[in-house]
Amino acid sequence: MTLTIATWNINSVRLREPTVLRFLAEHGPDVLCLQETKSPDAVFPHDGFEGAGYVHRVVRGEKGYNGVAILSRVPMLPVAHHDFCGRGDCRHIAAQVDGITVHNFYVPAGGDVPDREKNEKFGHKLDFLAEMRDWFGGGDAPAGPSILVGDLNIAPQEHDVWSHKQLLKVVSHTPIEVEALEAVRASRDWVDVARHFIPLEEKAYSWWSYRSKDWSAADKGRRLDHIWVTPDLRERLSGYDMHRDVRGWEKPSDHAPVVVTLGTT
DNA sequence: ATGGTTGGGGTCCAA
Repeated sequence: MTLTIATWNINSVRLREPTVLRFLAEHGPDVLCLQETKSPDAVFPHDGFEGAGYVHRVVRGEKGYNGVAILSRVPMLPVAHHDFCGRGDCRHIAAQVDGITVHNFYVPAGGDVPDREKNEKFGHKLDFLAEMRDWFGGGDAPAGPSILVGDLNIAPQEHDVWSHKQLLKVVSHTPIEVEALEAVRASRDWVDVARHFIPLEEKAYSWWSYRSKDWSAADKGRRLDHIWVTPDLRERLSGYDMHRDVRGWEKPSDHAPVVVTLGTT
């Protein structure tokens, strides 16, 4: 069987529910991982997704900030989440689908100043990444075939941003963040699915700021949203799509959904 | 070097 898994920072699931439903209707991934749902669990908009056939759902939200959820139309079992940095933030949730553990992450954005001495949020981001590295590198994370998706808030490669030179000191593309993300990737030898399919010298973005009159023409994007798989799934990788057009829908999120397709073994 | 927009909750914070 094939399995399609999508990830999307939705920037308020309640405001964007119709947008998510449209995406599900048009593209129908088996599994959709959402970040920045900004919705407490008690008021998560379950009914619409239930009606669309996504009858399996795990959600972890809080009021106003953060929030992650996984919707699935195929059987899914919850997996214990981990509270990175011990703050009680809703930035990680996990579930098992078809024998594969799916980790859905919302990594802290890190504020504006890339210096942990001057900006606590940047320190939080680096600490969060270090804990991800240690958690996956140690014995506590679930073993076996795994997929890690989410808004990792870092664009690691030169062509993951519109201008490598101009963004070297901008949070999301600084060398210290890129190094920290690479350490997470190396912790389980994760495969970056986007770059498995797209040559390193080709620009690839999943996010465009709201603060631009014409985001598409300016095209000052960054690839902040990622899909990684453990090496045992590499042979099943059969497709990858970045749905840039969705960024142009009415009342859009500033992130576009990205999707991986796994083929039969 | 600056300002630009959006969302949530409530008159400001995070992205």
